[in-house]
Parts: sequence; structure tokens; C-alpha cells
Amino acid sequence: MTKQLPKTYDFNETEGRLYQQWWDAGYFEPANDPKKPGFDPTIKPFVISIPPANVTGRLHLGHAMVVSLEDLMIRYHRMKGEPTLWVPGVDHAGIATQLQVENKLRDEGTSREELGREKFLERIWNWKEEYGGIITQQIRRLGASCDWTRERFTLDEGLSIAVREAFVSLYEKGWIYRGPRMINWSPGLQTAISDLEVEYSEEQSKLYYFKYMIADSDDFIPVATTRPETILGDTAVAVHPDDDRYKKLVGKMAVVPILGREIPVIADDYVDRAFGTGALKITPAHDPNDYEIGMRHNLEFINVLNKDATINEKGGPYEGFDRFECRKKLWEDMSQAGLVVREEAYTLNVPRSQRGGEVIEPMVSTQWFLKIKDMAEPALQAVREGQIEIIPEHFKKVYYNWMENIQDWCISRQLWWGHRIPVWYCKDCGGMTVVRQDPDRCQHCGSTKIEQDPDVLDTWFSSGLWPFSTLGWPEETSDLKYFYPTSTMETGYDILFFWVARMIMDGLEFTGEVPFHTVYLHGLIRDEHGQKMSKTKNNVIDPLEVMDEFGTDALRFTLLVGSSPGNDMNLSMKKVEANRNFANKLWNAGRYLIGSLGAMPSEPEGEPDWTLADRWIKARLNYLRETVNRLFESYQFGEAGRQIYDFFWTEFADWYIEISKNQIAEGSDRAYYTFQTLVEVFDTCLRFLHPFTPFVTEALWGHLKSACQKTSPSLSPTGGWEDALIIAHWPEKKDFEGWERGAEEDFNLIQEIVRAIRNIRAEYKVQPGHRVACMISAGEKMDIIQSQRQIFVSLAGVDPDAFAVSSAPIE
RNA sequence: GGGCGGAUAGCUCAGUUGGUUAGAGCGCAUCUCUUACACAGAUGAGGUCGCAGGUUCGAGCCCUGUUCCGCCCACCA
Repeated sequence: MTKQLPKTYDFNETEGRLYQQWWDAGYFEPANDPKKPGFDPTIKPFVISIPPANVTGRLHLGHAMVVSLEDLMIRYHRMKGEPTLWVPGVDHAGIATQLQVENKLRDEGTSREELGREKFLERIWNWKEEYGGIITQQIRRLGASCDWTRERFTLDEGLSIAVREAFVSLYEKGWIYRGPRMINWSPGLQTAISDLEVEYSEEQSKLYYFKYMIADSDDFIPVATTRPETILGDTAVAVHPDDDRYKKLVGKMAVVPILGREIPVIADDYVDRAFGTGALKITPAHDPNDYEIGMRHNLEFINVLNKDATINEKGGPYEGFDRFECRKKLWEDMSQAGLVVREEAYTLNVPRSQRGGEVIEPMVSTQWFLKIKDMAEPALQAVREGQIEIIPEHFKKVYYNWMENIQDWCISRQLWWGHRIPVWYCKDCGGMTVVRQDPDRCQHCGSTKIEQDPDVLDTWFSSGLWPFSTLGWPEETSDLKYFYPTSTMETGYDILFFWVARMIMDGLEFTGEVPFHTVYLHGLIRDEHGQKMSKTKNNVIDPLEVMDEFGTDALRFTLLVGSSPGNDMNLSMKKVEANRNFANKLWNAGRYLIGSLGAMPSEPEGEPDWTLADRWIKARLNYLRETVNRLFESYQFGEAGRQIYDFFWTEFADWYIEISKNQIAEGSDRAYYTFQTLVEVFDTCLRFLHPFTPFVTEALWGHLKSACQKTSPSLSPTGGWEDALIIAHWPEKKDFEGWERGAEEDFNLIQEIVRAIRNIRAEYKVQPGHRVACMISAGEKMDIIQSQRQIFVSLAGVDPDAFAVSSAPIE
């Protein structure tokens, strides 16, 4: 006999056990694997490369969303019988990881400088070994059916070779160059960062008005600035060429306050006559626009900041001051000198670091850049011509917008954790050696006095290669040949530029192919009132805690069903709870079915005898099949999930299961077909739901399978009893032959009658145990079957408007 | 300044080829511990689908305008 199943679904009992079973059975590895015998290269696989999580990260809802969606797609395609590969991996996450380890060192009273590069890297690798597995462990808990035998790390040997190949080949094409340019400097991290890593926040500040004295005169030009400390680096004052107020001063020299340097007054169209005083101080080394003007007018570039944003020796008396202290002190001194006009409240967009939030300083610095415009062109074409679909579609416009205005990408970082820039400088001839293999001498003069560039590459440089580097590129591996290009890239829209765009450019550049055919973008997850989750607001939902309380399936179903592509979703515990209840509903429907199997009669002779209810639910299921398949094919997973949920709860459980009790209670052999219907419908629902809620469905399917095989071997679901639901057959049209539509209309009528009778019972206060009889207009008497809980009508073809009611005790 | 998205029941949201009476979950009201499930069942209240026009036999859905909210890109000192 089947062991008695518990009354509520115990996810703790099943989740770990089932995951281990799947793993042990090798279901996560592709069915058609180039590494295994019997491999057939003509079968097209479905492939996803996971967005690599930060190696030191802890699972958050973004990961949960990624994993839920990708696992859903992978399981769907696996069930459809396609060879599927989901490549897992983690990212070294340069800045994020280095920061964590540096913080730890600070707690220990030391620093990376004190340790030195080699020792420091050793520390990070140790850290990685210690904590690097946590995130993948947590991803597994979500049920991720990744092929863990193919797990990659962005700093592992193969991927480092890929990065080296990419860098050198781009350098050889002349697209990677080194030079002084305006960059964003992060004083806290002491590294350059890319434009994308800068965020702007609107803040209350001041606009400072002061006098730029003209040399050898009492004349002056009034100028306004938001950053007075940059005065120390001014090398010109600009006015509009047609501005009558200042025309006469163009060509004269102005005097830098306090420092006394003389700088030219120049004319440039860029200056807006209506803003501020209509005159602009020019600091080419510390402002992007001034940089442009500086280039145009051949101005001197004076960098006044040290790496930590204190003032350097160019700042004269202010040397050593912090930038903000300097602002204050300089302004005071200028006030003393009578140069100050006034201050005005002003709202400005302050550039802040995406990581850490400190104020970024624009600065001219010698860095490595990638001239990306030529790579952007084919990447734009690929989307325009439909080689890549983006879902939802409107993100195409966002993509075009950014790609059409793309700027050179600063790829060097003054960090130690990451891919070291593969460039060696010669101490003798000064030449650069840029090669795939570490050199021992200068390419140009043969000198052995060469030194590698100390910087590392932006983390995203290696991420861009991810879809093919993880498959073995640049080597022509069998994995690369078979699995590339991948199928779908699923990720958050917030990294469309950081990552997706760069993968498309890199894919086309290095492999000549698009790296994936579809981009599916999901939105941000906010709290239940639409607030962004943050530690300060104390509204962060931890997916691990959610899984502890409600189970993995409940979390997954909530994320999948509650979101639509590209739209942010608001998550509340109420929703998760409701879906936990759904898992429990499934569980109990299974309990009912398994518990009733003992009452099943043997298969009757002759033609099957289906009741209206049987025909109705099968027709509805067939319709659900059409809907679900259509929705899956068009990436509307949430809607598909909702459809299955509704069907299962409001049609199968609320109506068919209740009716089945009566059909079984009749004691006729006809009940055989009731059981067959119950099993087939229930089984099909489990298959449809498996990509959403893999654990509860797999558990139920296992219980049902063993119960059926014990007590009713003749029962077999549409796809047969396969080894496991995870690889079971996905229901298709041919499985539903004979499940025609048509019974719905009759059944709807029955539903209406039943509702009417329920109302009548309530209205006339018909006591339990008393029967309500209906007379049909045609004079046909309806056979009303009553259980203590519900009343059901088992005949069709009735007019609901015409029936009489009487009440009498049941004999 | 340029671009994108949203506005549907008290709350959070579905609603993709325009088609009868606009849906769900939670919440609310009344009843039921009934032999799968109180993590449940039954019944019910609640919406002029932001606003104004237009196309159409027919609009939550298409077009135009408009208001409010959110986001992205650019960064006028």
C-alpha cells in the first residue's frame, strides 16, 4: 500500500532529495552531448548561458528571477525532447570583490598596499575558494537544472585565454588604444571607471559667482561655477563670440584667483549667453565639456588632483587639501580678496559612483580605451534585421538609442583583481609588446627589461565574451561547434548596455555570429508598494528566507506568474503565500487521487462510456494545451502559468474532482473512465506546471506513478510513465486526439443550474439531507446527485430557465 | 534636452491578432470544521479600464492630443 501522504505539502522533505536525484541521474547534462557516445550533430539544441553571479555574492531576488525564468525555459525545452544545455558560472566581479577583501583587510588593520600585489591576490583567491561556492549552492536551491559539469569562472584558465585573444586581436585591429583622455575617476577606489558606472543624482548645491580680473586693469569678467576648487586648474575664460558684453575682452589675459596665473579670454560657440553670467571658466583637465573646448583651442591641461582627490602641487597653497575643504577655503580666501560676487542655491546632477556612491571626479588620465563604434554597427544591424529578437520589443529602441551614440569605452582599471592588461612596456626602447603569450623580451628591440602594465581590465570586458568563452572559444571545441550560438539570453534590463550589447558586439566580432537569437529582459523586483528594495528602507526581501518559509516552488511561481517581460514587479509575501497554497492544492488533489485509486473498477468491456463531465474537462484540457503551447512559444510564461493555475483550481479541482466523487460513488464500472480522466488531466497539469514548480510536481508525479503501478497498472497517462517528470514528454496535440471540444456548452449550462440550485437551497433554507428536485421544461426529470457538500446534475441538454423546485426528505 | 514605459476593483496586477455580461490573488461581507485540502469550500459586494477627442457596426485594446507617475540616455558652467 502507498504510504499515507501528509495533509499539507512538505517542501522541506522533497526539495533537497529531488534535486539530488535529478543530479545523480545526470538529467542536467544535455541529452545529446558531444562528449558522449551516440552524439548526433544534426539535432538542434536549446542553450542558455547563465548571467554569471558575482563570485562573492549572496543570492538576491534578481538571481531568483533569472534562475526561475531560465530554468523554466530549460525544463520546457528538455521536456519537449530537445537537447538542452544551461551553462552555469560565476564572475570575478573586479571592483565588488576587491572591495570586500579590502574591507576585510581594513578590519585586520592592514591594506592591500601593505600586503603587496602578490600577497593580496593570494588573499582574494583564498576568499574565492572559501566563499565562491556559496552563491552556486544557493542557485541550486532554486532548482536550477544547470549542467554543473560545465561550470565556468571568468578568471579560470580558459576564459583568461579568451580575454587575452580578444584584447590582442582588437589591439591589432587598432581598436584598442592607450592615451590621455577625459575619464571618470573614483577617488575612493582610486581607479578609472566607465561612463556606465557613473550615476547622476539631483542634489541641492550652490552656484558660486566671482570675478575673473583682467590682467593689468580693474576690469573683470563675472563667472559662475559649481565647483570653485577647479579654478585652480583653469586655463582659459570663454565667452560667446557674439556677446557684446565681453567681446572687447577676448584676447586679453585674465588672472586666476589666488594663484595669479594668467590665462587667455577666448571666444567659443559652446558658451550659452543666457546661463549664469554668460562667461565660462575653462578647466580642461576636470570637466568633459571644458576638455572639448581645451582641445579646440589648444589650451593647457592642468590636473590639480591627486589620486585620492586631494589637491596636488599645482594647487599652490591648497596642496594637500581635500577637494571639498579646498572649495570652502578657496572661496573664503577669494572673498577676502574681494573677488566674490555672490552664491546662489542651485540644483545640479552630481556624478556618483554606482558602487559606493562617492562623488566622481572627471579627470584627464592615461588609460586604455576600446574604439567601439565599428563594432556597434553590425550589432545594430543584427537587431534591426531580426537576427536577434528582443523581448519586450520596445527595448529595441532603447538599444538603438544607446548603440547609435556609443562612445569609446575605458577598459582599464587601477585594480589588482581581474584580467591583467596583456601589454609589456620596454624600459630600453619604450615600445609596447602586445601578445597572446607572456613575452620574455621586447618585440621591438629584444630587450628583456620589460614590465607588464599594472592595470586590469573592466570586469565587463570578460563578461562580453561569456556565451562563447564558456564553450571553449577561442579553441574550436566540440561544445562551441554544437552549442553555439546559444538560444536565449535572459537577464535584467538594467544590464542591457553593460552586458547584452557588448555580448552582441563581441559575438559578431569574434565568432562572426550573433551569440543568441533571443534576448528576454525581465524587470526589477520592488517591494509590495513599488518601492525599490534597500537596506536603509529595511524592505529587502531575502529569497532564502522566502524559500525557508514557503518553499522554492512558491517563490518561483510567484516570480514567474507575477511578472511580464520588461516590467518591474512588486513582490509581497501575500503573493508567495497564495502560491504556497497553490502547491498545497496540487498536493491535496494528488492525495485525493492516490487515495481513491483503491475504488477503481476493472476496465469494462465495450466502448468507453464518458459522462458529460468527463468530456467537458477533457475538452477544456485540450483547449488549455493549445493556449499553454501558444503562450510558451511567444515567451508569455506568466500568462501560461496563470492559465494553468486557473484551470487546475477552478475547473479541475472545484468541479471535476467534486463530480468525480459522485461518479465513483455510483459504484458502476463506468467509474473506470472517471479514474482514467482524473489521471490524465492531473498528469497533464503536472507536466505543464513542472517548469514553474518543479519540486511539488515531480514529487506528486512520483507518488502517483507508484500508486497507479501498484493498484491500477492499466492506467497510463498520455506520455506514459517515464523515468522522471523532469525529462517527461511535454503534452502535444497528438496526445489529445478524441478530446474534442463541444462538451463545454452543455457543461456551462449544468454549472449554471447547479449554481441556481445552490441559491435556491439557500433561499428556501433547504435543510441538509433534503433533496431538491428539478423539472425540466421538456418534462425530463433530472437526476440530481447529492453529496453532503455539493449537488451535481448529471444530465445535459436542459433549459435553465424552466425548472420547478420542490423539497422533500431523501428516502 | 532626447527617448521609453505605466495609469484597469480597497491593495498588487493580468488582459498580443478590437467582438457577448472586463478577470485573478489578497482584502471585505455572509455561511460551512463537509470523508483531498480551513494553506479549504460555497455565495456575494466592489470597476463610466487617467482625461478629451477620433477611427469602427463594435475600443481597456487602434489613432491624435493631454495630465500625472516611473525609468533610461545626455549633462549648461
